Amino acid sequence: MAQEIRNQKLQKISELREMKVNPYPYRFEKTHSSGQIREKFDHLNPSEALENEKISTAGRVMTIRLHGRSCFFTLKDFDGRIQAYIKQDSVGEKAYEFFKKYVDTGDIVGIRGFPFKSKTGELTIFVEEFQLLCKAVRPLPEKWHGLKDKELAYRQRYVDMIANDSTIERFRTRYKAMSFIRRFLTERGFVEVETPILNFIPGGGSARPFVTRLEALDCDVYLRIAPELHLKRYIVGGFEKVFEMGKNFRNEGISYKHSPEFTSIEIYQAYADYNDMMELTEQMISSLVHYLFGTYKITYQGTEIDFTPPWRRIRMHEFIKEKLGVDILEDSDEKLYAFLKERGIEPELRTRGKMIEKLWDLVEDQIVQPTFLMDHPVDISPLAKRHRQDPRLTERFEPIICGMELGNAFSELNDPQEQLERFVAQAKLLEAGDKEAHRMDLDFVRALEYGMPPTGGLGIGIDRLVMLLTDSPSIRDVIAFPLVSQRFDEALDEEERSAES
RNA sequence: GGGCCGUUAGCUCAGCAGGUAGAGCACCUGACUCUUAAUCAGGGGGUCGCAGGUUCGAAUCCUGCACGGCCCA
Repeated sequence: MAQEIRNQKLQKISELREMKVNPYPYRFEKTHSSGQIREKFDHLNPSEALENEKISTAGRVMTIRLHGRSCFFTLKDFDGRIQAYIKQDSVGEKAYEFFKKYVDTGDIVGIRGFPFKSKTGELTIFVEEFQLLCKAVRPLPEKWHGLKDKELAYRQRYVDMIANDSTIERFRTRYKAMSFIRRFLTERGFVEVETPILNFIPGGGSARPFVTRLEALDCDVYLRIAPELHLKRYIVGGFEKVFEMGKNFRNEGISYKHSPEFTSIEIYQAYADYNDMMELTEQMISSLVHYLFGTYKITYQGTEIDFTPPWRRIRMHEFIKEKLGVDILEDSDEKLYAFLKERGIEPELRTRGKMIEKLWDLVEDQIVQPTFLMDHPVDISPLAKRHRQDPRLTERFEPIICGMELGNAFSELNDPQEQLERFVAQAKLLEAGDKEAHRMDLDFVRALEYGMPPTGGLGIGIDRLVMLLTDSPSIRDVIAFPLVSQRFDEALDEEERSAES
């Protein structure tokens, strides 16, 4: 069995227990993180020491460089890495021998001592005391190359985080972005609310839902595909500025920009229209970029993206006409179909909406810099208010960056009669076999009948936004524990069985 | 769904004129009190993704399956 290293470490653990040393103690007083140490003491000159500045820190041992009676090692914590120096003279022979024998890379230790800079200028903690805080049983991945195997990184993200500093940094950026957005909205009077994830009618988007079983009521329920219709019910009820950040579920394909389980934020503002929401989007996203990077320009997969507001605005039908020469407003269904057919594209259904979506797919890639794609046709926008100047269009926009739809927004349709008609039109599509058609939701129509003020609504895909912010090529890179096919792992299974016995 | 590529030690990778496995890191033993991929000497560790087939002989060739990656729909 390829368990040699693990057995050696288990052996050390039983030796520790025999010595009455707990390999898994209860707490440690950590006064400084590695980042705080760097911030506070980075000004030291090479070889300078602050012997009276007693501090303590803790983290995972990443590397050990042993030189007989002294040793350098590196600790990693949430903030990064910090070097430590231990020698026999300072901790005594017994403690030093213990360190040499029982502390391995991968273990978690706490140290107390003072800061100094080595001859070569690296900030280091001079160890006067240390405590083993957790003995690791499994070895760390290769210290130089880290963990390269993407499958392992997805399946055992904790190892990826330990081994690859950029991974922990990426998820820190995700956290920073999410908390910035919450702060940004809260400061502007928005209220964070919650809506159900278990839905009887999955609404607010065009997508196949997940079905699950509600035993208590003996019926099927759906996981939400979007929180939209419930958030608008908040507006009907009297909330004026709300948002919700959370998971949505869509039972569809997995790709570099699609995950069945993804995070979005939806924002609704009473008495606002889609122009207001465009301004909000621009401000929120570009100030987020500036907050994170100190500039409006970032690089995504080798392309410079400039978030400086205002963003370019283009109308969907004009853009498609310019790029493809077809007019999704004027041209007949037959003409659109013929155009697609010529290019070997067959829409799942020969509805106008599906054909428009296919045409858009052909040109989506051509938008790289932050752009508002505006005024989508009514056919593909069942929840958006009709355009005030052109009834064939809606007041809708999608922010597009690097060919990715980053979100979706409209002047919300609040006319209950028209909403009902749109639902009826969608119901026909559903009947015709369009699994993504919007479901009829009569309670939502009833809510609108009580009256919803004019409202602007906006949804942003958090994962895709974080992809851009972290220069990640795949949505899986920004989801800490992405969905990966289950695999029967014989080796793991065997280990677990032997562990149980 | 289709195409291409990958799966060898805990990790990163070699090995493919078919002749029963190799390096570095990690681990163990020893030397070394300012190193940073520390260094030096020695050692242990593998059902070569799974299942078939061809062959005297398969990590290597063929087929199927699983899982993953990239590209296309």
